[in-house]
Amino acid sequence: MDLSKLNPPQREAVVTTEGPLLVLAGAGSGKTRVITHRIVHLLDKRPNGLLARNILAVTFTNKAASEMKERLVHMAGPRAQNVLVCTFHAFGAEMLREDIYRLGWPKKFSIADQGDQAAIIKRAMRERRIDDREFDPRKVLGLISKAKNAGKTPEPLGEGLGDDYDLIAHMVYEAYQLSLKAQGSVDFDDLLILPSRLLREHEDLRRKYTSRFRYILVDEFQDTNQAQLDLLKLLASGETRNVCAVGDDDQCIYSWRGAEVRNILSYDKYFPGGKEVRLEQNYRSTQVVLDAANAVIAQNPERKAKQMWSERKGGQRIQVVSAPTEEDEARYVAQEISRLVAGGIPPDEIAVLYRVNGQAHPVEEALREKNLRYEVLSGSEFFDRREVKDVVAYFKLIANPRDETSLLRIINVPARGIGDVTMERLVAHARRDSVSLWGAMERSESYEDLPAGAATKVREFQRLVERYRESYEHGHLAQVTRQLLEEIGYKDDAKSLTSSQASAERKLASIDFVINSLETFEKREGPKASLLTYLNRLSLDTRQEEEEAPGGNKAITLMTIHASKGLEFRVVFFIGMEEELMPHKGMQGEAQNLEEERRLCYVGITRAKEALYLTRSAMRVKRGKEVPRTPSRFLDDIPPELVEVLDLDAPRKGPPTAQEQNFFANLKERFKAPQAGGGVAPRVPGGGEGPSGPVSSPPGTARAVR
DNA sequence: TAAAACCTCGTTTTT
DNA sequence: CGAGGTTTTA
Repeated sequence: MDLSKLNPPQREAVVTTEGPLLVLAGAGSGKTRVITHRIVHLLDKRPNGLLARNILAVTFTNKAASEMKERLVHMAGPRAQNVLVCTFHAFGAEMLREDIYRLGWPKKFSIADQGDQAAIIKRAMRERRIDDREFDPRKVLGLISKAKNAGKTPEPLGEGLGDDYDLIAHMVYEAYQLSLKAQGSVDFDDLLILPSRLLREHEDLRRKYTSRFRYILVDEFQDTNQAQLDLLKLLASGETRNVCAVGDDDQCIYSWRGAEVRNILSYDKYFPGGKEVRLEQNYRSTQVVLDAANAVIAQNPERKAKQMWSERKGGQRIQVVSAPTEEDEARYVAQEISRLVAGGIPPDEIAVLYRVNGQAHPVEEALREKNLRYEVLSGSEFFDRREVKDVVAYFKLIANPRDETSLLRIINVPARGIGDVTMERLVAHARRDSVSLWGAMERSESYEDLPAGAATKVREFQRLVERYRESYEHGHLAQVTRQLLEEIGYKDDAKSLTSSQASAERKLASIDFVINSLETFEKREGPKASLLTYLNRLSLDTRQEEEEAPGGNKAITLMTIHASKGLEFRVVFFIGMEEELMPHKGMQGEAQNLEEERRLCYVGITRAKEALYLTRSAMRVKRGKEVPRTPSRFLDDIPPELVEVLDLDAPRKGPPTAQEQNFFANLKERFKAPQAGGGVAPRVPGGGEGPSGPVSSPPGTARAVR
């Protein structure tokens, strides 16, 4: 492998193989390159007879993991196949799959998603006579999750009870935990906590894992939480402490999910005696983009100061655009994109970024109007659809009969005459006899308070589930599922429950999508495919299967800033640069985390390679009412000489002088501005009515990209 | 028990 | 405005 193509700090990060190493990798500094080179370097050098299987690389998302694996195999050939590349959660799940029985869970455990978790909390609250309308179960869940991640067991949570929510969380914590276990389920936090427990409590396991993983790499270290750090420390507690953490404290954007910037800021405390390398050369963006990003992030007090620089001097100035309304903003973006695409920018080099998913809608509409292909990368929206959840609940119940949450969800879907009353009674029996709900159902006939008809229906349902459990063992997953849905008449039921034709079709499409994804999974996994492995994959990796673009059509990407982490685009539209949106005003009551919002802004800006648009609107319709909007405070941090302002409202009202003055002022500024090398030509206000006919770019910037 | 009318409330961000 | 859930009614 050729190390000469790396810059000196990069090379140092690659060849410093022994002992703890912290790589502070600023945005666009070739972080992924360093990680892959480091792994290949290890494989080449084979210190102490090291094998690929002795290396563990942990990434933040599954997507990042599979991409990294691909790159490794591409660079180092098949010998890289045995390097384990996965997320912390997937790693934990894998550990638990083998040894969770040692902690008292059934071997075939299932993973509870947020919906399941919320349902369990809700149930626990009701049993304690706590009104789940007055107190949001998801908020309670958040507190419990926080406590779990901080390593607190149900007992010590009682200290320093603050408000009602703390009290409720305390009251419900233990019940939640027990209920989860009784159902043979674990939640996402358990995927990190239970493996740590296994390592702590079982000497043989600790030996097994620490001797296997002699070189550990962690990417996106700034977004690790307490539980992940604990697990990492345990994995590195053997003879070797070769932990290489790569990250950027300025890009910590998941503290709402428990990420601790502290992990990276105090790395030396957790892994003493290590080295620290800083990667400060940016290979991605122009200096203009970088200067703007630096100016924004510089306002944050607690950080490891980095001075990012780029060889791409100058660059296209940043377009700061204000529109009268949200629709105008969207139309401007679409108009501008269509112009850029016509000018030769590939659509997949353009991204529209926003703070919250809801902001995508107007843009989608505007893009459709212009017949521009786009793709919305929205997290788990698909798996949140009711039909999908229902079908998945059938899977979960069939794979794990103890899964009470799934059972209660679908016992009467489609309606089969088993109502709430029946189920409540059965739950009561189950609790009293300390058996699972499924077990209580098996005894339905013996309960006095159940009408014979109800008992019959319950038993019938159980036979159905058991029959299919058998079928899934032997048959094709997708095929059996089709049969199951046919038998229970799910599709007809979904259709009849809906009013409009369109939404009925959407529902049927989601169901087909599940079956298709099942089919794809089966094809890929071969004989290893089972309902349980499918479910595990599903809950860990919410990625939708890549849709093959017909005709290799490239699409514009729409996504949240969170989803854009690690990606880069030649042109970025960062929309909604307004107070309360960027920075986002947190949930009422909770104070917003301004530093994190600033980092978010920084991450968004640094996605841009050549051109950056920061757009906002002066008015937004909220709950049917028009609300005036204030420009984001982050805009004020960007030095004016980097910026070109465009007000889409200006041409409409008043004499054109102000706007024209602005125009000429801009023109003058532009001649002074550092000259771009192959930038993207922005459009300049034409004085027409909003986005309309094309206007030729003024001199100085009219240099379209190839 | 199931369908119809009727409120309510408003989504950060995702493994 | 519209989805989601809850209460009311047949």
